[in-house]
Amino acid sequence: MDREGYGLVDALVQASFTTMAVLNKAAADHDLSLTQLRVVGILADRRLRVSDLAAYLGLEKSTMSGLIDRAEKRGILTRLPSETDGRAVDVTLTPAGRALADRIHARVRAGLSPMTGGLTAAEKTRLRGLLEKILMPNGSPRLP
Amino acid sequence: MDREGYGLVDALVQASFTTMAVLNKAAADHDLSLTQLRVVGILADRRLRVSDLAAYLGLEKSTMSGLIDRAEKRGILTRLPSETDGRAVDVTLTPAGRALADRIHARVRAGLSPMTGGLTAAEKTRLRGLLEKILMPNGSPRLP
DNA sequence: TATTGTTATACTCTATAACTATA
DNA sequence: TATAGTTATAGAGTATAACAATA
Repeated sequence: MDREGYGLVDALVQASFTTMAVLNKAAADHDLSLTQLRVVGILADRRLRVSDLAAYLGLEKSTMSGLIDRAEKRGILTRLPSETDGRAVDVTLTPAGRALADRIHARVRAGLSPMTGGLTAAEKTRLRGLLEKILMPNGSPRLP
Repeated sequence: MDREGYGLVDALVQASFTTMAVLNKAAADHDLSLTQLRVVGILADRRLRVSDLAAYLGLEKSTMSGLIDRAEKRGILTRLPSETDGRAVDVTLTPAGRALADRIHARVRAGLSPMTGGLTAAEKTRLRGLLEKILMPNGSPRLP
């Protein structure tokens, strides 16, 4: 059987769990859940509608409402009426939210450095290329 | 600045989220959460104490109790008294749980194949090697 | 005394269903 | 009629604190 593919799947799953543990820690350091961390990361350079966020994250709109409620209450983001659709609501980071996004990004890079730091520059380039190749542009949810 | 390392971190995070989405879907197909899926996967070929499971997953013992309660109620696993420590409780999969573990493993492989399938055999080998290299044997929780 | 595990409590995450307002 | 978003409800995941039993 495909012994080679087997080992790859295991390595990919293992590396993903390890990466997620780092992200989780980074989020917890800022009193955020992993999902909140994602929302902040996505909104760092975008303004999106509630339904777009939900679709990209694979969550129900009602779940999104709750997440936004709690983040808004903490001053991380704000709701704005869409300028083109009377039914829609846009979400953007507040200045405080943008500052938080910067801190988180730095924190994630630092947290991941023990993993990536052992690679040579050539290996980093090769790994990045291979990871981008398996990201399958079709099939995953896209941002508008 | 380290422009190269930056792209790698992003690719790693992105690939991890995509992988997690696949695992989540596989778990949902069997009415499991991601954490339950991990528990089943870990116990597939091991018998562990509650506290070892909690430590490896980075969860509190009380959280572990709840997870085990629900899985036990569904007939996936069972609690057994430790043979060496009167305070400890071992956890193992039931035959039904082991069958479930097999189905999940196949399901995960199938779910991930669109990602890994685009690589040549040589690329798979290279990617697996690089992923294993960043798994940093020190720093992550270990199984006993 | 320290460790193992459970229980009680509280909060977040998540989905489903029912609803309002707009397209 | 269909879509965008909210609210109500319920269950799972999670942590903290208090506890019983064993080491």
